Parts: sequence; C-alpha cells; structure tokens
Amino acid sequence: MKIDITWPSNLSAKEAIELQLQLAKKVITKDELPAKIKTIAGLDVSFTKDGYAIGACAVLDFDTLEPVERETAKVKVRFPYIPGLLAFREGEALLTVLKKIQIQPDILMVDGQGIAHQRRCGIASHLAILLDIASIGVAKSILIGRLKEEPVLIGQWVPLVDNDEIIGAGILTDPKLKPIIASIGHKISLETAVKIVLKTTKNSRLPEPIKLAHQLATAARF
DNA sequence: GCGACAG
DNA sequence: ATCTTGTCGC
Repeated sequence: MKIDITWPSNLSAKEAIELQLQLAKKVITKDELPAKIKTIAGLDVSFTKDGYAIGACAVLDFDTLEPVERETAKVKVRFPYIPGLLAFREGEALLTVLKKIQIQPDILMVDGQGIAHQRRCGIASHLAILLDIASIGVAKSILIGRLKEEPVLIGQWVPLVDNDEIIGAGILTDPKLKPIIASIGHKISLETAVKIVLKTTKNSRLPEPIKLAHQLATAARF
C-alpha cells in the first residue's frame, strides 16, 4: 500500500490518550466500503523475547477466502502494554507491514477492538483512520462493556453495550467457546461488520483473515 | 480505595 | 502477548 505517514514516537500515555480522543471524532460508523468487496486483509502482531514486535498481514480473496498475499514486518517495541493503549504498542508493526503489501485490500480486519473501547478508538479504528480505509475489530475478549445476553446459537450475535450504548457485538462461532467480540473499526456499520465476520469464519472460533495473520505472526518469530 | 483490564 | 505438559474432544 502507498503509505506516506510515519508512526509517532516518544509519546507519553497522556499524549496517546489525547490523540485517541481526536481520532475518535473521525470514526465513520456507516458503510462506506466498495460495493463489491474483492479482498480483505487480516492483521495481527506477535512478540519476540528480545523486544521486537512482528506485524503480520494476510490478504484473502473475499469470495474464496484463499490467501493471495502474505507479509510480515519486524520492528522494535517502544511502548508498554496498557489496557486502552494497545495501538501504541502494536500499531507501528501493523503500519510497517501494510507498507509492504502490494495488493490494496478493500477492508482491514484487525485483532483487537474497534470502537468497543473506553475512548471509542481501539487499534482497528486508529489504524483505519490513519489510512482512510474500512475496518473491523475482532477480539477474543471484552475490553469494556458487557454482553446484553449470552448468545447460545451458532452464528448468533448479541449487542455489546456500555451504559446502554451499543459498541459492538458478541458472536458465537463455536458453542464450546466464548463468543468473539466484533466492533466497528471505520467506514462500516455494525450490521455489515457482523455479516463479514460470519462470512469469513469457517469451522473455527476466529475468522480466516485473523487466523491466518496470527499464524503468520507466530511463525515469523524466528 | 478496590476491581477490571484488547494483546 | 509470552512462559509451558499433558490432556480432553472432534
């Protein structure tokens, strides 16, 4: 992807929070994605014992879910893990790997929250706003909020609420496991985000884009 | 002050 | 996330 921006460095937690508040204002919560989605990119990050973050991107054909491109990027970690500030720890690795991707994806699926975040600016929203592209956040657990109820049927989704405000969805993709948490990243509605998550999920808890990106990130730790 | 807390 | 062995289930 043609990306001109550079990831900011030496930010304090206070400055990071201030930036999130500004970015949150720019999130678009309605569908503004290509009429026909052709490709979707899964993004995830793994870490090495010696202080590096490995960003991984797997671009898949939206119809067949077959990978059409894979890439990884290794960068030095320079921000600690702080709940709510994940983007400042993992964002640079993801931005770096996206710069290497040749195929322009129609939408991003990021391992983490979108607007299901205390300042409505999780890593999926943060990255998508910087790149002006549609995105969905898919997490394995809740950061904030509570599920309105427990989904019991495979493929069923229930609202994730924060003080009566719907900020995401709990989706049951495997009856034996906890539901996955999906939320609007940018330029998409929650309804469409849920449809895409279900459409890209095949016989496992996580959707293919995330699963493949996770495998890539883990395998590249050597 | 106490508990919760994406990866 | 990462550190770790065996073990239950499809």
